[in-house]
Amino acid sequence: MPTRKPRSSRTGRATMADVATAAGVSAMTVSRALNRPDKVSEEVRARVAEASRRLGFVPSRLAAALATARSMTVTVLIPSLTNSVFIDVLAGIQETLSPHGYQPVIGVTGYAPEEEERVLRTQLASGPDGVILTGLDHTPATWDLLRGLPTPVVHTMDLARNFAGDTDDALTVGFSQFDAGHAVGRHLVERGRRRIGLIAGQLDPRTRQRCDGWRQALVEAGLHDPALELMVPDSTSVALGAELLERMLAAHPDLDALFLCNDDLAQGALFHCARRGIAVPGRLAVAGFNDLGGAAWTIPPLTTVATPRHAIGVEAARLLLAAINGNDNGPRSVDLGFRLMVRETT
Amino acid sequence: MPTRKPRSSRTGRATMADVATAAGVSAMTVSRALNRPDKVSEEVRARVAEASRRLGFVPSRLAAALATARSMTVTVLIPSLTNSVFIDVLAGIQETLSPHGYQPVIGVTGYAPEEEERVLRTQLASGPDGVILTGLDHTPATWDLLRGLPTPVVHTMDLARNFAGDTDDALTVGFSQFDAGHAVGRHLVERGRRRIGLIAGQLDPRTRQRCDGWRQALVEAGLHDPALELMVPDSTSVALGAELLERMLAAHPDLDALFLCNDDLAQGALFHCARRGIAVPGRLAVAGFNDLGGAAWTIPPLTTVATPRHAIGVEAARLLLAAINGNDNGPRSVDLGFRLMVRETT
DNA sequence: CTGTTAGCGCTTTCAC
DNA sequence: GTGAAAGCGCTAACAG
Repeated sequence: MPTRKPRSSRTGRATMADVATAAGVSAMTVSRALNRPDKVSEEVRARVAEASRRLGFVPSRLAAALATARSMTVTVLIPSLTNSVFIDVLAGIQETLSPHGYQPVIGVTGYAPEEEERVLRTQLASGPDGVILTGLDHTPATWDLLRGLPTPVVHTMDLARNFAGDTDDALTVGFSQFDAGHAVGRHLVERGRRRIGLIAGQLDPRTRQRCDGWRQALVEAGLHDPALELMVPDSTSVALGAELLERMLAAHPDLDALFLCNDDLAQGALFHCARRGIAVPGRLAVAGFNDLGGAAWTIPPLTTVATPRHAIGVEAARLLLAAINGNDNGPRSVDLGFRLMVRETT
Repeated sequence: MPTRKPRSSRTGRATMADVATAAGVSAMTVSRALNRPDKVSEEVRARVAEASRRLGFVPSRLAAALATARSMTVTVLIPSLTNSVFIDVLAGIQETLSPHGYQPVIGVTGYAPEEEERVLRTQLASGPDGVILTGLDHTPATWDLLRGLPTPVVHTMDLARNFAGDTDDALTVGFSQFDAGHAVGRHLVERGRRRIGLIAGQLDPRTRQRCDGWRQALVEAGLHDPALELMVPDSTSVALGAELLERMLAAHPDLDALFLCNDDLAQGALFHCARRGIAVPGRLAVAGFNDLGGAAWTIPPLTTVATPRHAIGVEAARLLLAAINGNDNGPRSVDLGFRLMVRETT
């Protein structure tokens, strides 16, 4: 009598036991044949492979995770999905983790430390083998959670040495937002500008650090005027950049240079200038931040700061993988730097 | 003698059993107190909550998933992380799933059906409660896998009725790429253009359908010239748009209108025109596709097609949730349409 | 309302 | 090289 496929599982899927029966071996041998082929005889391996294919066997990673206490997932917390900055980081993470069999699992925090804490808490329930967070500004409870983890944690986009609080000797991968802002400020000063303004939105800690750096550079040059700072909490966009520039110009017609904390704002500013016939850089110099896709293609091409977003993702994942594998002797903090891209708007 | 926290778990974390002991109840009661509070006495609930908090208990979703056969995850397969089109869809999915406790788990397919099949296979191992895919162009083996699933599947960005192959009465959410392309073609014709060209990159099935629609419109008007089609496999970018337009203009100086299958290409084309002093729309009309962030802010503002990417994500997730909850009586195919955004480049 | 029993599907450990 | 037993941490199903 022909053997029927015995689908024992509740889910209707074949289990290892099913494959075992079909192959005439024990479940344990199936497990070995699939995971450590070298630990099993050539012949058995073939039989198991055949049975496995015939039954359309898909091993349950859930069960494996429970048994081994390794989920093969990595929790990745980012502030927003619609900000391409974090998507670039995520892409780097995913490309690096994936070949090693690890699955990034995304959590979106909406730029709010409390939400980050909540999301982290729920994600920890699925027992990730590692955690990658954005920034170092977490709630005390979040730090507690992280401290209690048996798995490694990497913080991105910032560096421990630039952080005011206690970072517990955390693993960090990023660059100095402060230095980057400072570089822009100095560049504008060196171009001979005297009335240098600042427009910023989405005031997360990293944006603030950039602004701090810029301010410091102006103070050093004796050129800082607080009235020329326009900082709003709204999320950045092309439209917002145009609008804020209009506002600033109305109040300070003598403005001759401007740092906008993100390229989309800068693009909006350039658009406003084009419409109003304001010469760039003749009358107004404009600098952005991040070197997003279109920055080299604005008219005129935008001076901005290129940030190593993708590389940060790659490096964060590498550090995490190393830590997961017990390599604790690597660097604890990786500074990937930034590059001031001087183009034609300054 | 003071009771020590008995951390029985291998992972060093407290288990339900630990909490149970600490609260003086059974593990089952802890489970109920946490998941169905109404099924438990006020007093016990409080005791469990207290013990749970004191031990820093984080329930293992893995174990729960294994026991209930519900992982509370949804596999989401997209071609690319760096194409904002899919990120917008993803954001819609994530926002909709998240409040219901479902975790989207992303897989990246690189626009390759074979890779999609591979990624899907590995993801199925973690027993998702649903699957959301991009497009309807899957390998036969992928269709087999999907058919065999006990969980619902939703296909996005396309509509079953527009698909050439057999779709198994699949759930689909999207819009007609063909009609959208057709609308652009007709619009250009109606603007009185005679030498209407096409530039396309990233030739996935959806791009091809858009091109087909455009071509159809020109054929209908008796204006189609195959020589004016420039289709390349490269992924789209601003730089590519500029380059391809230059090439096309060299070969066909009489070109008077152009459809570019993605806004970044169109932006590059506009840039090239600005640099070469080609009047838009005077000498050359330009239309893009997708209405990405900057499209309204190019100079002049770009005519393009607004696609409901976010809404597609939201609706796909809704349909999936309904199906997971056994509501099979809703629509099987949702057409979210598109809007031709006529601005100043045509 | 609460507890007991059994088991999800896999892997660890130890025999053989 | 292979198998049997036990258990990962939770919950379904039943009993009380």
